[in-house]
Amino acid sequence: MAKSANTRLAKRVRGSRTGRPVMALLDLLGRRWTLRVVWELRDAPLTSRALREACDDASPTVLNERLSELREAGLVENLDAGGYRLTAGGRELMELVLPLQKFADRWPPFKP
Amino acid sequence: MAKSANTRLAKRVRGSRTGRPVMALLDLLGRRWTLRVVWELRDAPLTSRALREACDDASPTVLNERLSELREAGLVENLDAGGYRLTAGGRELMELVLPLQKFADRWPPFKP
DNA sequence: CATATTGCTACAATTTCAGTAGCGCAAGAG
DNA sequence: CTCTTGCGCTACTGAAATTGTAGCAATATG
Repeated sequence: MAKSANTRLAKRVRGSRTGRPVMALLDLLGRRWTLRVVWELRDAPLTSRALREACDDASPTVLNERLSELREAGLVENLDAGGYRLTAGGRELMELVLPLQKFADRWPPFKP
Repeated sequence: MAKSANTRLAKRVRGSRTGRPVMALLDLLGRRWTLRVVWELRDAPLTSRALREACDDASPTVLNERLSELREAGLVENLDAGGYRLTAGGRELMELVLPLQKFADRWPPFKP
């Protein structure tokens, strides 16, 4: 299953055809709403609609595409009871994303 | 200077109009090639063309736009001698991005 | 002057995204 | 059963972003 996910993912990787894993990740995270989705799922699972609200009412079209990609990458999973949550790997990635908040809060150009 | 950069940046922030700094950052990093540019500048400054090559010959149109945004955000600067490099803040951000490599290398769906 | 390199721009073709509407399904209420 | 509600998800059109290619002006170098 990881293998098929891998195969599919490789086909989707844009901008980087080197096959280096980090490039695939940078490319995935460089698509609109991807980082935001991981961010919004940091605390608890969310239903697709709650997630949409959390993401400033992003269009369901893209959101669903991002969720598919993230599921394919094994970072997000669909709960049987409904809703999405981060997998173990997704949470691992989230731990790397969380520190961005401190950085943003301290970096003057990002302050409101 | 930080103030004008802030003003301009706020206007450019898409998808998030909450004014929360981290959202502005997630949005900036969620544009194509942004993360990649930071990644490619991690070790040494690069000329615009060297950067373009490093980024799988991405179109100069987008690269230039991303570089403008990154300069505006004070994360990248233009060297007098030519070329681009990370600012102090850019390097700080880079430190948060570097661990993604380890994650990608260990996460099966990203392995080639 | 000839040549090469740099940062950067123009422009058409293509891809992606936004915004809105609504489907089919399942669960609960009456 | 019928009605309602909320779920995941899709369709569709117009707008925006990205790609790919070509080339400019400025600067340096021979």
